[in-house]
Amino acid sequence: MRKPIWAFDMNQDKEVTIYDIAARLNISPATVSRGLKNYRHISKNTTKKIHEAAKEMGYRSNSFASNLRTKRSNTLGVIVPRLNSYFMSGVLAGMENVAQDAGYNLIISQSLETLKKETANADTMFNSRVDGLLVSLSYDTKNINHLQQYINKKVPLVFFDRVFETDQCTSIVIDNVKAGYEITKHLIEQGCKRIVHITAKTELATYTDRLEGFKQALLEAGLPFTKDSIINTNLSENDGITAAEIILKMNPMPDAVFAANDSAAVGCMAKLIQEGIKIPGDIAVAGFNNDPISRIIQPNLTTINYPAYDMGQLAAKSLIDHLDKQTSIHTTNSIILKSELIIRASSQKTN
Amino acid sequence: MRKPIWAFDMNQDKEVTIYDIAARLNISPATVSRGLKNYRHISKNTTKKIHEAAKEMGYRSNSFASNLRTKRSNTLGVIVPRLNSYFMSGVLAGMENVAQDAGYNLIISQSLETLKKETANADTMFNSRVDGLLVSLSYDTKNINHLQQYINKKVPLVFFDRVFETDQCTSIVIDNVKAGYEITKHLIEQGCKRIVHITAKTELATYTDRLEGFKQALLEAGLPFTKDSIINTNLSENDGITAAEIILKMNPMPDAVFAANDSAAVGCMAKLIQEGIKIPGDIAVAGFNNDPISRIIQPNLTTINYPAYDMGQLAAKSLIDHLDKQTSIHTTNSIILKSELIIRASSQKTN
DNA sequence: TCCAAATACGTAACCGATTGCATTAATTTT
DNA sequence: AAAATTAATGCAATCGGTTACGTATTTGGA
Repeated sequence: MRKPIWAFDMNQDKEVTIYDIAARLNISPATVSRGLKNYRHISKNTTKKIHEAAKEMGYRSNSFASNLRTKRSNTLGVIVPRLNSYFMSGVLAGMENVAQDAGYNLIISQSLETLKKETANADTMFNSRVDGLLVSLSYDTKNINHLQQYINKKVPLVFFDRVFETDQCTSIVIDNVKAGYEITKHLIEQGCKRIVHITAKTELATYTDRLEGFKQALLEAGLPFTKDSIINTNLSENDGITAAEIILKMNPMPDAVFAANDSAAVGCMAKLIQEGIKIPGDIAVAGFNNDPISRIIQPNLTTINYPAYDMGQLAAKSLIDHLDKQTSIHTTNSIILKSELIIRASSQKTN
Repeated sequence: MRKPIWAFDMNQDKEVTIYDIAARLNISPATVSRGLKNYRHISKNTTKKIHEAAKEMGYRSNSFASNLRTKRSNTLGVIVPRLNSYFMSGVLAGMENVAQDAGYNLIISQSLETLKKETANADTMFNSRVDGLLVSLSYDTKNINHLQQYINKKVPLVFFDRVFETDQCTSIVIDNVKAGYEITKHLIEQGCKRIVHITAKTELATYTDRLEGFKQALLEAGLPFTKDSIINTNLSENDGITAAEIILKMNPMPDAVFAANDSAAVGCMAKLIQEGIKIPGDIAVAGFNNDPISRIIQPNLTTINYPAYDMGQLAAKSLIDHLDKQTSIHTTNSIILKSELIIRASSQKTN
């Protein structure tokens, strides 16, 4: 009993290498290597034959060998606080899109808002030699010591959304001050005078900027800003409930709430409604991010639209540009995307 | 002007290799390699010196070289339909946890519910030589031809949540038939007689099983199952709204809705409430997954608790076990996790 | 005391693609 | 027609760890 014909092709244990292709075509491995990458110094004819043979023989490039030689992994690391948000999913889709096209892989991990895990992830990725890193920082993060190794070895680093101010890296953000200002101003225009801001327990500019915009709008309108004007939380849906409980105990009760994300806004709204508060009648509510839930919840939630997909694309593109043209241009230090106020029922007191 | 002392250490362009360490300690690279991995045949003393030198010199292992030699990437691929769900975030956290500990990296990508992207991602990962693949299938996927290459080359493949029935791979699931049966039975026990099931336009067992459980419960209670008993959607929040619109036009209107996930349930509920329907008075609603929103929305949503983190851990552990003991045991073909009915206000007609 | 086994380490051949530097052949220029 | 380009390909070193096999030294047992 002899082997079936296809036994040669189906041999699962032997990987086909450029040497095998070279042997079959009676040319050198160097030519095969070049042919596979369509070097122009290899004749059209040879190149074609190489590709055909490669396909027939089931060749796949050994990235390990290639990486070793070129010292590049064609892999980008991505560290985000959490994956479970519509926003982040959009950002990652945008990144994947760009990365795919440029031939890069993505290693993604979540810090779960802790510096410890962020550090661990950064270390792992550094050791697996990612070509670049895309980071959105955790609440915990107050400096970038754990990322210093990247800067030292000149592995490009791009921050997005939750950024750290340093001229060593590029940042992709929206104008959080402006967004915070506009949404607060909108609430004030609705006649609200006692506005509370639910923000994050963190020093990240993303949130301090929104707070800053909030303050500016209050100041401009001659409204007071006191310690009761802000509620520090972790911005989860549950934190929104907790915030609502605090609000319910305030005397006088606020007439508007601006939460730094939609999750907290939604949690807060639900609790307030449950307790018989009318929205926007008694209290107007606004969120941030334009999650799908903001269009579902009743009343629909006023919020800020955040260009997630674009931000992902831009961040990835910016990083890859840095990698491709080795020029270590620190030209683009900060890219600011447009955000947009979306006014819905939850904040409209007038009609 | 001479170089500062630290110039040697700070040289960013030269990576330290085991050869450098070997030279410094006057031993062979082989010993260094072994020492770094704490081989027992290397003396305690030498091992210690090696580790010290490695640390001092800022050595980091070159995974490319290691991968090339060992033919392993220490990387697992993960393909999921979407990242933006609480469930998936939990699954991935569980996977990361296990993978970290076992020294594996995770390459994560989303198929966005299309076979096309799922295929592209699977191909990319195959070419970057992941050691194993964890997959939750897209709605589109009807077979696993695009994953056949993994099976051929004996790269282990583990399905979770959205699985494909084949004895070539392990699957991690919950008992969807049972869960669907129990939640439907619960609705029936509340006195509901015209129950509609919002499900996914797909042939995936995950959803056909829930439907099957739904049918069983109806059958058992002597309730009719007709084409109007199911609404096929993509289970997004918006699809929930669309489903609600269909429900509102039904005559007689259903007295209960069982949606195959919480997003759709929430969308549906919101629309129904908006149209003046009382929940659970007029229509009882149940979802699936126990997303945080289910505890926020008013009334709170009855749902099925899904052990996301556990599922992720188990899936990763199962895969890594396969990899570690090369034994290609097909012992565990299917692991079934416990799910749990969580009864909340949205379905409680009686008190 | 002598041999066997254990211990500790070195040698060198891989793994597979890349690329600077030839070399040879074909074309063009002068 | 000789010289100078240009095109097409080969040679061989290189990237840095891993590991089968070999050697030297020490320990243990009879």
